Amino acid sequence: MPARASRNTGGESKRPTLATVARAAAVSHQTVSNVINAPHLVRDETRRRVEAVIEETGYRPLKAAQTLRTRRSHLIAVIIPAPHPGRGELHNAFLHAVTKRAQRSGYRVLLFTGVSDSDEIRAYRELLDDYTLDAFVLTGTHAGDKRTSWLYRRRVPFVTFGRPWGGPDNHPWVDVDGASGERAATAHLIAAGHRRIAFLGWPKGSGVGDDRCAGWEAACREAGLPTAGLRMELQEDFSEGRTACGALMDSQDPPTAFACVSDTIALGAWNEITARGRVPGRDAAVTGFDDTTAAAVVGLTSVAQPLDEVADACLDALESLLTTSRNGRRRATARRRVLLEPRLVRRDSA
Amino acid sequence: MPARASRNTGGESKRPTLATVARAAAVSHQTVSNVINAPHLVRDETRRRVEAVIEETGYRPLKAAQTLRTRRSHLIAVIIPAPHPGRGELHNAFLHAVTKRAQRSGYRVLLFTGVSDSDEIRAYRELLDDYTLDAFVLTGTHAGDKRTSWLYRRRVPFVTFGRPWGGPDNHPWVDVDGASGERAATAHLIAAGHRRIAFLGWPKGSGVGDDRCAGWEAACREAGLPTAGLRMELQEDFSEGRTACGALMDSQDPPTAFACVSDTIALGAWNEITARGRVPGRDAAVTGFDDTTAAAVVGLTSVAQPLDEVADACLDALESLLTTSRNGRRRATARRRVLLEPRLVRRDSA
DNA sequence: ACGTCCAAATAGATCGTTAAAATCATTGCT
DNA sequence: AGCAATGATTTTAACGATCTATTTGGACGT
Repeated sequence: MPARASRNTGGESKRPTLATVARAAAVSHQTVSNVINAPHLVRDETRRRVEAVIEETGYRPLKAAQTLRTRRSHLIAVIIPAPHPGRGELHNAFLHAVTKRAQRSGYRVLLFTGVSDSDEIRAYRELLDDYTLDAFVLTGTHAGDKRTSWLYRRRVPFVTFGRPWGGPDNHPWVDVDGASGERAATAHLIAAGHRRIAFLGWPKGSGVGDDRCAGWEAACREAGLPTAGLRMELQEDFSEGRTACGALMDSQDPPTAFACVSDTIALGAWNEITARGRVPGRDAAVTGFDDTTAAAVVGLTSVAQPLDEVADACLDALESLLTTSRNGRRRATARRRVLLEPRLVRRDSA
Repeated sequence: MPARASRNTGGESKRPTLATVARAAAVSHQTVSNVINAPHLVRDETRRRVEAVIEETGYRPLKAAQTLRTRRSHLIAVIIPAPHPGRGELHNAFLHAVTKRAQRSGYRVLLFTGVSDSDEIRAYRELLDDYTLDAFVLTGTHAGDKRTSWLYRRRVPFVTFGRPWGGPDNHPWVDVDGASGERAATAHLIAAGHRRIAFLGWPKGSGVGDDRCAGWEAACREAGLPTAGLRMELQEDFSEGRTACGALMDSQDPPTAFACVSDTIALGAWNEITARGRVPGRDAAVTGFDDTTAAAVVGLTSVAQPLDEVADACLDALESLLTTSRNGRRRATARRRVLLEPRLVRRDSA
């Protein structure tokens, strides 16, 4: 009858829990919890005693239990887009920067894929429902983006790498000033003496593409240079860049420089120039955008995006959203709209 | 006094739980659980009724609660290495492939960073302790890898993209046959008529590098071609490739072809050849490894790794580890050692 | 009629944490 | 002394699943 109740004695090597620590420190488990989450509620002496036991046992709270109770997982979802030639590198660097910065704030990055907006939204729902995700980082925003409105409607904390581009500006975003970057690149070409500068861009209607184009246009206008008939609309494709460059060089009043909307297209132009036995930078100048390894390899002048800063700003914004939505203490409200300056990397091609 | 106890009536829009579903289907919560996890225990009619309610309410089990109880998070950790020129693209593609494949099996990918083996191990511990991670995918295995032994000792399920390279072969791994790839590239050079083929490789001692070198050596030996004095040991760096290529071309018995251990080095060689006014592929041949965008852009023949297959094999292995460790039903044991064939992508440079 | 066996379903305990309420001790004030 | 206000700590209840019994109700054999 005196059924000596389960006494968990002996050298137990199991994971320490709040209860374990509490027993060892001769306090209640809640006091231990308070030491961690609300130290001001605990007497100094007690706190020190508990902290010592925590240190000694190596106790760490179990995320699953915390999440169940608090509805916060300390997980942030970031999409990993399908590999596209020339873009993988950029995204990898961004992911790394985000992961590193998130880690510093006690968050982890969860990856997911999705081929379309609606596909991605399906993923959001699953991630929110199943994994209790805290926030999202979106990339590749575009006009009429269904994802941002969906998330906004559900009051899900999120930030985008990319401006709303005409959509409602009701969420924090971080972006790189493409116009400024392209303007710098164009100004660099002008300073090198070029007077007829083509812009190899994407079809009108893409926010990013039009923005960069505007930079080229502004630089030319300010210097009193022509732009008419010098803007080409191409797909993001190496051979399109090459063809367009060739066509322009064969025209009757050929440009001497090519400011390009991306490295991929710029490399196409670079290749065409080289194939004609000309030397990029001496006979014809080219600039790209994104500062990829390929650009570095062939010596292509390009505009580099400050990805570490972008990641930092993204997580600043998220932290701000996440902390203010629960308690009102930390009101270190981060800027909701961040536009960062890119950097021109000069190489042989211009 | 008859305090009509909390009756959660009315249009409650809260997340459905097991209890909600159970009430609606007029069964116990455990029966609902059984419908999901052990349908054979439930009578057909009951099962259908419960399934209907699940469908209707959109019920989905909460991961945090499952994890707390079962000690499985359905989370797989993959490292994201610090961006290194020329490697980011490869890793991005791998990450994407892993994420996609994991999603199909009900798993999610968690990212983490770490600059050294010991740093990474610290991260393992945190991830395991805090987030109850199910498994790890490691990349960049090397001789004397502390990470694999640490994980093995703790019986943590993991798979590596990369062979143990001399370390204990006690864990599942997936790799691409570098020797075979380099042999194919070299054979291609030989078929094109080259009789003196240099190998621009990494310093001896790296498993991956030596493996690829062995492929070049074998191909040369079989064709009766010389290798003595033709192997260079370089750092993974563009300019090193360029310098080495130039030095060899200036030697008294210069090679006509350069089989390179990586695209980065190959692009260096390619650049040196171009800079001398020669045309790669016509005057001197070059091959690389990894089929990066940069290689595609300049027309560099390269060896492509089948990353989708690698990811698939990695997750097959993990699934096998994760299912057999709990229940013995699914014994569809995946191969523990998978060596995949790379593919030679022929372009202008060779 | 009675016990046995099996399938189907249920009840209750449990995982580790935090939130809210209750207890206990101390201090301050009139 | 009495009694409120404050502080420190403990107790009790969730959170939403799964796991481990235990109960229920037929079918069956003797």
